Amino acid sequence: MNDIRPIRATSGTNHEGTSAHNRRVIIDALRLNGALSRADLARATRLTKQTVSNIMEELENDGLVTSRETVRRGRGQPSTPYGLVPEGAFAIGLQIDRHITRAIAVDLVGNVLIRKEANLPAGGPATGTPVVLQLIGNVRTELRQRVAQAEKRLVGLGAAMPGPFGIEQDSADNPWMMGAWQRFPLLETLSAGTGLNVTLQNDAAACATAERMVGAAHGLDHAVCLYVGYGIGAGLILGGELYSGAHGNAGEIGMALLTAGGQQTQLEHRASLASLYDHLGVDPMAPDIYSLINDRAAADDPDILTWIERAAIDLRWSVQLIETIFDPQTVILCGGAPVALATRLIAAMQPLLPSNADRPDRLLPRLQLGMTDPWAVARGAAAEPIGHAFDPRFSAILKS
Amino acid sequence: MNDIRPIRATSGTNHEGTSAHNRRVIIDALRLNGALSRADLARATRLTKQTVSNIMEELENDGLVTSRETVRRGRGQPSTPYGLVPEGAFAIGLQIDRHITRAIAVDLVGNVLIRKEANLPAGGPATGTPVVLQLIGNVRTELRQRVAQAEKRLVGLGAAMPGPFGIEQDSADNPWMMGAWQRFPLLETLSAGTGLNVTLQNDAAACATAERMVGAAHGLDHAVCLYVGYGIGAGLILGGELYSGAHGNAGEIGMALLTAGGQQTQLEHRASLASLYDHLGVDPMAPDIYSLINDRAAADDPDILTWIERAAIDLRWSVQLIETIFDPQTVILCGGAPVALATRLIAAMQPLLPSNADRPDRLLPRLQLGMTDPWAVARGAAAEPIGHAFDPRFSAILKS
DNA sequence: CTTTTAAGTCAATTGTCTTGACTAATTTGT
DNA sequence: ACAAATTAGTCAAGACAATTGACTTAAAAG
Repeated sequence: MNDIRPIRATSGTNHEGTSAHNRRVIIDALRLNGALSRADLARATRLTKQTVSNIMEELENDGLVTSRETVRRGRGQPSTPYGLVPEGAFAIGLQIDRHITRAIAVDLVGNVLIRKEANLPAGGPATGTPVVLQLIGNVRTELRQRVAQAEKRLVGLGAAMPGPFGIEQDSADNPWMMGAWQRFPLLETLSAGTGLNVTLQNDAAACATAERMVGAAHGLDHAVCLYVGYGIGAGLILGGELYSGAHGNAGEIGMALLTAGGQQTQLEHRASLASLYDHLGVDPMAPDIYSLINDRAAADDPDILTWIERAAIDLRWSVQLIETIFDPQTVILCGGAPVALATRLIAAMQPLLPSNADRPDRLLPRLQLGMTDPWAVARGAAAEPIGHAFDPRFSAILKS
Repeated sequence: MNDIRPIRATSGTNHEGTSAHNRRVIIDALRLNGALSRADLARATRLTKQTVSNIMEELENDGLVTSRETVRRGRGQPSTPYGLVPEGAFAIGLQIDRHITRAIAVDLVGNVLIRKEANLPAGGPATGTPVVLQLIGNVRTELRQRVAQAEKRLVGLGAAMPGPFGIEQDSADNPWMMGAWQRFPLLETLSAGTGLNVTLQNDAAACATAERMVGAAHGLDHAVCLYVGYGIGAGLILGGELYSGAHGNAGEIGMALLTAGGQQTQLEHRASLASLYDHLGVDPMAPDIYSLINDRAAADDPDILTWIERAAIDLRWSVQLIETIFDPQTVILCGGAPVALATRLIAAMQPLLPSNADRPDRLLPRLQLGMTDPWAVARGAAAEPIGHAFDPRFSAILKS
């Protein structure tokens, strides 16, 4: 009689759902192809000219698109292309890493308007949270000063930090991780502290989001970003969407086990920047660590070359693994590694191991260089709320 | 002037699109929860009672659902549950393996009505295709005899065979693979030979489809099926859907490289049934190979135990890898391995390696036993067209 | 200078979901 | 026993967002 088993079902959809989907499809097409005319959009989205016209009028009123110069393309009336308005939406991106936190503000097309960083004191969230909130506040204030309407067009705050999330206590106290932060209810704290929509993802996923929106994975439906930062991870673009797994921990490839020198170890212990710092005996907290490593790499410092040689072996293996398991269109090396280091790593990884990715119909390189700058993670974090607000496949057709 | 760059965009949607989505959502909910009343469905799908009523009336007219006994649940008018009608749709599933081909007929809820198998002659597609088409023809004839209306409710033919597909020639002639079949235009041939809608996937993916529709992954959105058959693969249920990668080769974990005994080799060479046959020196073409292995495993044959011991090491590693990379809710061991062997393998794999899957909030076992019978792949192959048939509007398929 | 082609708009129509009032059937409370 | 409360389900009108086909505008081609 008291039958309260939960019923599981996907959400249905209604008119608003279709409309929202179509608006997102159009914004997505504009982001992907640049400015397009209404007729172009109608053909590309398979909607009618009329429907596209109606939606474009709305979007123009909402300040998300504007018309450009008319273009003559052969016979017929010239077309009027419409492009995205950068000031149509803003988002804040936040990165929390071991020793540092970074916050940026980006606009609808991914331009970075403001970037600020601060050192994170030892002591985890207890001492770190005020620093983080302060930093976000500073970015927000400056954004408000620079763009009058920014505040009301702020779609959210994207946060990124190293994973994994929600695993058992003991392994969370591994010194390679950030146990205290990972156990902390960051999402709720940031949400309460800023009043914004907040999303949280791991750093590799954030990089992948950035690559998809404005980088090497732009317009690709299947791409894996091999993230080499303080730790190692993979950001997964599968079927056109970021894939996060059941608990947000998909892609934690740094914890994959491999046998090296007769011993079983984790990839992270062999090829991350942490392992490089360790190898070089430098202090990861040094403020100019990025340029320091970059300079030494650019000068082909022998200690660095030794590490590269060793790391390349394991990264080559991991690229083969990624290709075998995910069958992506391309693999993108990205993350906080300085560009001089990253290019040398990619060179040292050649030739890649044979894999299923050796196809006669290949269009893209198997491995390419993506964004490698310290701000890539924050950019990706900021891209998340914008993508979420406008990506058709995401909140797509579902009701509410 | 002649600007013919292709424009990339997702398709928009319209009224028929919403309707199709809602019908599909309802059918999905009924499959997942069993019979439900209109009011239940309205709550679960967040559609209005009226909308659900309209759709249910259509589905009933299409012969896809029927009402059951009314149920009294406390106060208020008793509810009338509706359930799927097994005879609402049929599909044929086909498996092509190294030495054998199997075909089955299933209905809308996944019941297997007919199963037939045939040996595949050596010589690849040239000699094999007639055998396969004959087998399909036999199944179809018998289905027509058993169920009068089956033919017009036959939604398609799902085929499954070992991957990978479309890779370069040289590696396709590896004896562990089925080069000639993999290069053959199977899809087109089957389509022309049967006049049915045909889909093709690899065997691990087919198993995963079966597990999701009627097995251990039923109702799960994130699950990985570790397929142990003649070869090894992983079938990926990611975000509620089968993931196939950019070219249908995702999950080919058998080709992952691992170091064992100081040598680098492929997982497939260590833990597949092929490696077992090799270890035992038995002929994989023996007709009673399944029961033979099953009996020897059940009797704890020492040769088999040796192989299990060794294979378990590598499978334990691969489960940890899958958990680390995909973050699934559970991992399911499935495939053509005889059940006595599979249970012993699972036992030998305990304890599993520590991984991110060790969570305080775990509900499901990290590793469970799925379907292990020789027909699992064919069942999954058949499940694919049925799952697919409810994407476009079904009424259109039911014309005449 | 007429014809062809393409972009885009107008006004009417259609398909699908929502709304609010209604009926029906059952349990609960007095 | 009977009224009130509760839940399932229907009816008919309305709202929303797409489609359709005829029309206007503007350019190139013959």
